[in-house]
Amino acid sequence: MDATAKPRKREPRGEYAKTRATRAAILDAALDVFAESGYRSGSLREVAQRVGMSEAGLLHHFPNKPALLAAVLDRRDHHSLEWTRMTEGNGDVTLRGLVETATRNSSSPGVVELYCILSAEATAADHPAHEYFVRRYELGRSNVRRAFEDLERQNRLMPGITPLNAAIATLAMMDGLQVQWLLHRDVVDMAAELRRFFTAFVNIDFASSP
Amino acid sequence: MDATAKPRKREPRGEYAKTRATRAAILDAALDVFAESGYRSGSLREVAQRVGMSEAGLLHHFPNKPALLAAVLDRRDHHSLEWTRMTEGNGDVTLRGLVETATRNSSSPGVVELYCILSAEATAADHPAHEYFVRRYELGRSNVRRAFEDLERQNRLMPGITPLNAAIATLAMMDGLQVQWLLHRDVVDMAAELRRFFTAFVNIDFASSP
DNA sequence: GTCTATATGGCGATAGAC
DNA sequence: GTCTATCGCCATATAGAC
Repeated sequence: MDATAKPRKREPRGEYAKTRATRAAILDAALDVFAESGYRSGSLREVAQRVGMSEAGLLHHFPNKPALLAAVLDRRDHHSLEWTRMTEGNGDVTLRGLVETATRNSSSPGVVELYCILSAEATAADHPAHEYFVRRYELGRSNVRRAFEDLERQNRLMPGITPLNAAIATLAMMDGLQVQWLLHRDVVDMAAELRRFFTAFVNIDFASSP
Repeated sequence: MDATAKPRKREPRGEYAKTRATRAAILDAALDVFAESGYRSGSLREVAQRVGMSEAGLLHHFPNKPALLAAVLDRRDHHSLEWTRMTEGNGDVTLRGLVETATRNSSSPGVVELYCILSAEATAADHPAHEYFVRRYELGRSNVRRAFEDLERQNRLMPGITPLNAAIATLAMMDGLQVQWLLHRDVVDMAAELRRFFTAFVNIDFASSP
């Protein structure tokens, strides 16, 4: 504590906070732009314009385009707890969580578009998000497989279906519903379709919670 | 017959045949390029290079980029009879046909990539292929719905599922399997997963044909 | 930390010769 | 029917002033 009487010395945190806010604004804008045009076609120019700064200013915070994409994906994974909350191995909780995710996605078409375009683009081995999506699907399958294993132990999984098969089908269903929903939002109800899908594969009742 | 001894006069058909062959070569190359990079990122330059001609030469055959894309999609729809063969309204035939389609697709990842990226891109209303995909999914749903209506009449559809729901789920499953298959071809067997999916929803036996 | 200015290159498309 | 040459635009990225 010195003579200036200000409890905070030189407001260093203010500086950092502003930087953090700027970076957050950039990531928001980047998510919007990549969601609308995909990664390859979305431009840094557009991102910079939306956030109200120059391209050079933007590139001070993220050295290049792939780095910006990586930051967008990382933040999304940290923000949404969809997968971590399901790691418990409780089949009912996980499946209900997936339906909840579908419901939540129905109110943010921008994010859905981002993932549809990006996951298709990232199919190419040289795409900067390729490894991200490879890992993401492996993780997703193993989490959902555990859920179905739990239900199988309770004899609630349809005979002739392995937990891995059910997991693959579940992720496929969720992905496929997204494209169809984006094209015809009036016809497709992602959460309802997913619930119906689950009731065909396992003995589960969604009447209670979601 | 004249002094030149050539039975064909002036080879006029040769000219036309060459044009047709050139156009076909362009469409093949365009399919490859769009499949690898999508429509927005795939360039006419790359297409022209693969087919061994200049951009201007290419643009003589197709006036602009959207026209080239439309030609690629049109040809694919004419070549593959997947939908028309299913229009009969016979549920078993249609569902078997879909499994066949999945099997066939497993041997042409290029085409699968084209449709994954393109259908995601074309979600945007201003994409040149938007209307194409809107119509394609409407048509697909109505064809597959008819198939499930046929099975419903025979009491072979799972109770609580409408034919439309089943159709939406079927298209979603096929789409979703494609992305996952492109990322992990060793883990995902599209045709097998689709068969399992059908047996969960309807009373059908795939032991006989495909 | 943000700017202007600029380098460098790919893009779709056109004009006009052959 | 195909070419060369060229236009105008937008992209990513860098250099250096403030």
